[in-house]
Amino acid sequence: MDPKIKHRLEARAKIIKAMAHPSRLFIVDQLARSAYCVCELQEMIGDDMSTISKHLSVLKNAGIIKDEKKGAQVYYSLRVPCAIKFFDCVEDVIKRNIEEQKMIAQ
Amino acid sequence: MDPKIKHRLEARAKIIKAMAHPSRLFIVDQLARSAYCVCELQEMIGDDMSTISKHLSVLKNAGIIKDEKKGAQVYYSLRVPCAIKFFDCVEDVIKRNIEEQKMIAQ
DNA sequence: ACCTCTATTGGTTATTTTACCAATTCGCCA
DNA sequence: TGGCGAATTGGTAAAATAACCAATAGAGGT
Repeated sequence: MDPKIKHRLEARAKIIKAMAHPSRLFIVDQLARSAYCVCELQEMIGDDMSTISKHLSVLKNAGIIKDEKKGAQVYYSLRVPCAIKFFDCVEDVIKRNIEEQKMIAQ
Repeated sequence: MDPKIKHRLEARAKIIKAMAHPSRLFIVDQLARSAYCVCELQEMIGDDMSTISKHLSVLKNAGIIKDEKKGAQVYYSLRVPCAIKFFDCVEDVIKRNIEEQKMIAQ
């Protein structure tokens, strides 16, 4: 494979990979509505705070979210509004999968 | 976290995870244009055929692509047209990341 | 200055993913 | 029916990911 194309694919994969985790999807979904600090997200998700912090760093490193310090807290927000559009398509796939399941079950 | 929400997030993550690999992104991109058999994709990507076959099974298992036997060959095609829309948003993120890189470099 | 609350980082372990090779299955044709 | 090409499956080793705990860093208040 052409190394230039390969490099582009890797860049794309990095961004998609950053979203490819239940907690990180949840975070993106929440940040699409409003900014939250780490401890708020931690309370919603329930995992250890260090785990949440690492998820946030993955998303930030991919350029999907941004952070802003406010005193002791760090508030995160969505950097790219279109990130939510992912969900529309994903839901399409899920719907289709469920429909097909029903078809087979008949 | 509410188990119902958790389950939905896992379902979404599975689909996104299926896309989160350079070769699989390439495959989706190609199949968006036309159907291809495994050996054609293998030639384009260059990895072992068993590797390609496993990538295809991941995508198929997620409901993103479908397969159709034609004699000895198996042709794969996109099952969900919107899968390409992923790329638009991903490209947005990449563009922004590059812009920011330039800003910082100044 | 000290304590506390918030967040990140380092370290460890368990799990998952990936890629290759080898073996097997399946269809086709001589 | 024997062999060939296409594809999948099983096995294995290396690498990446994820979650926790512990330790550290910073800000704010007392």
